[in-house]
Amino acid sequence: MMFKAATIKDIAKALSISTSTVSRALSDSYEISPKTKKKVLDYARQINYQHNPIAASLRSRKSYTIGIMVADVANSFFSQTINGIESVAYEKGYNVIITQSHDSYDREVINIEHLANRSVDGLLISMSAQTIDYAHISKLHDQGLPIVFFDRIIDQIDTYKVTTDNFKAAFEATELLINKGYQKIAHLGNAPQLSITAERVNGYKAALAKHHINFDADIVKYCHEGGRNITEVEEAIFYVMSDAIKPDALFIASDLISTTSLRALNKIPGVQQIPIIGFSNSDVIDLLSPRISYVRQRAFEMGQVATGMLIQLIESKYPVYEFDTTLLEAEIHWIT
Amino acid sequence: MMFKAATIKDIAKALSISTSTVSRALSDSYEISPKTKKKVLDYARQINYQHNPIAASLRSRKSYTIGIMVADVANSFFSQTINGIESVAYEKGYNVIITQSHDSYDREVINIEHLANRSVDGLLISMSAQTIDYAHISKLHDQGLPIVFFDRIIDQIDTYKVTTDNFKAAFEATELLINKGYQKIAHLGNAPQLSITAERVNGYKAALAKHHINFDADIVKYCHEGGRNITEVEEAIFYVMSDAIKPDALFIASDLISTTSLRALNKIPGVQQIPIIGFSNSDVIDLLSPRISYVRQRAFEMGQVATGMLIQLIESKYPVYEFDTTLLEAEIHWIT
DNA sequence: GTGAAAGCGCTAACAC
DNA sequence: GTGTTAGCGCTTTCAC
Repeated sequence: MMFKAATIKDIAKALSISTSTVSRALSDSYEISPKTKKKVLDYARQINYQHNPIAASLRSRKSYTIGIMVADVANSFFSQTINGIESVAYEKGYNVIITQSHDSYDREVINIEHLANRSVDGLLISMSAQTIDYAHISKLHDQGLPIVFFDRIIDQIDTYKVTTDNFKAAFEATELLINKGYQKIAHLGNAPQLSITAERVNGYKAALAKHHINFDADIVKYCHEGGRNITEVEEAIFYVMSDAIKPDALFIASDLISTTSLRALNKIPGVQQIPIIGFSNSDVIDLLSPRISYVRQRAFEMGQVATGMLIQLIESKYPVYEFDTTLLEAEIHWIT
Repeated sequence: MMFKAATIKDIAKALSISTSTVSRALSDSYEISPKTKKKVLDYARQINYQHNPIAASLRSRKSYTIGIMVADVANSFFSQTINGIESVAYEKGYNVIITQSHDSYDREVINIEHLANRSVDGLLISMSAQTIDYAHISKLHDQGLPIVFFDRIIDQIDTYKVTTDNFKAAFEATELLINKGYQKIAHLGNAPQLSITAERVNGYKAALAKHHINFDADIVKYCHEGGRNITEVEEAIFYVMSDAIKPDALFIASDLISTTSLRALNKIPGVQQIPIIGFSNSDVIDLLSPRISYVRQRAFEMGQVATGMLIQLIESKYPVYEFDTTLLEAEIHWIT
């Protein structure tokens, strides 16, 4: 079944030179004379020599591969981030391996361990909604594996981080609703343990405070499974939209929760047309019914920035101890 | 920067046994006594030994990794397929590496080469819309690399394939429209070089023929960039919806083309509410406006089936020469 | 049931 | 500018 691929040994033998010369010629080393390089390159092409990065990385401890860990590639936000990651990774000669946690802690641990074992040079991580213990990441970080967090970041590990200015985005979204004349604004948050959840709630609270509106804990609901659990979202919506509460606007903290909410709202007779602002990077947001205003994150750019930082870490000759967290502005689209 | 991970050598030295014994104990070989196994396993856990699959695969020529090549993970159909792939891959001890062609031939070639170089044990491929030359795949196939095609398959390479029964699905979708009383049904197809495009057009034609409706080439438009090029889709829609043509129903062959078409239709004053059936695996299809009927493929299952076949190929002791193509039924959802 | 030894394909000191 | 040598960490005959 298995074929026998050509190796540098074959080239060395055929050309009566050493394997190290071949290796150096192939990597375009300055030590090798142009004619030797040409000879090697030509013969390599002729016998269809394929570089074996597995062997190379075993020896050089460098794989030119970046591991990505996201909740779900089906999520528009993440797929856009991934495209941003790929764009700078490929440009700098790195390849990427994508894995999904599906917001499961166990899956996150398995995937991260697998990525580390497959000797990625660095990790780009957006935390799963379920994760509250970070030992699996700390361990690798302590061992010196370069890691950059994006989107769902954590305080507990000191490294570069990139995320949206969620506080500001939530603040502005809420204030926009207030300025439009809405006072009783219900909020549906993501899983409470996520960084983005707290930041968004805080932005929401701050906007209320600025406009002297009392914060009412009763109209803030968290979806512990981040919208994956339809029942959870429906219950939140049905509760909030009940006669006893009746907010005059909705601020929703995630894509999945937004769409599930729309579906729930469509089920309630006579309750349509409540103004909604939701975080969303969906590319069909403009086609949804009921219409919904949205906060759009710069996902592609987030991927680019994170990858730039990671590669900088990977290629740094000296250990880095000073890190910062980049905040990206979100755009708010008001749909009437 | 780099840490020094524990190796089987460390274990062997500490326990005063040979590395081969450690290796065998770790892989639970029948040759090793239970107590030796226990000793090794315990010590390995104690020093946090991490298996190094890179080294293992260099030696054993087996990586337990499957490479996936899809057009775009942001596409619901593909992300669902990927989830299906992962579900059986993980269950059988394989890991997956996902890459995207973005429907670019060049990207497809680069990615497939990279996957092959990283010694994946096999490849799961859905062709890019742009590809018409298959040499990059044939080469690997000829070398004995197990490959299974799914969704967008090709005739030119003889191996296992899984796809939707696109002919039947298109036939039924078209016939449904006919049975509802629509006669002039325009069709928007995907890129012409894709297998799925021809199959769907043929199903469409067959349904027309069965009901004695003349096939009119003028109301069939192909989107060569599969909906990525908005202008292309808009032009097709505007052309088809012009007064000169005015079909009474639309049959659209892909998700992306469907949503872009909806957007284009929304731009045309007074032309709403033309019945549409589109291929779509979007999970917000029910929230779109205008409403749209849809053909849903069994994406998750397609991933599962393809992966099962691939692993069977990978683990086969003898070369396989007999292949078949599995056709999965699609479901049609009529939305009034 | 366990060990010795070879080697997967490559890179990187260190020679010269 | 090129060769020699020694592994990277693991598996796998072949011994015993």
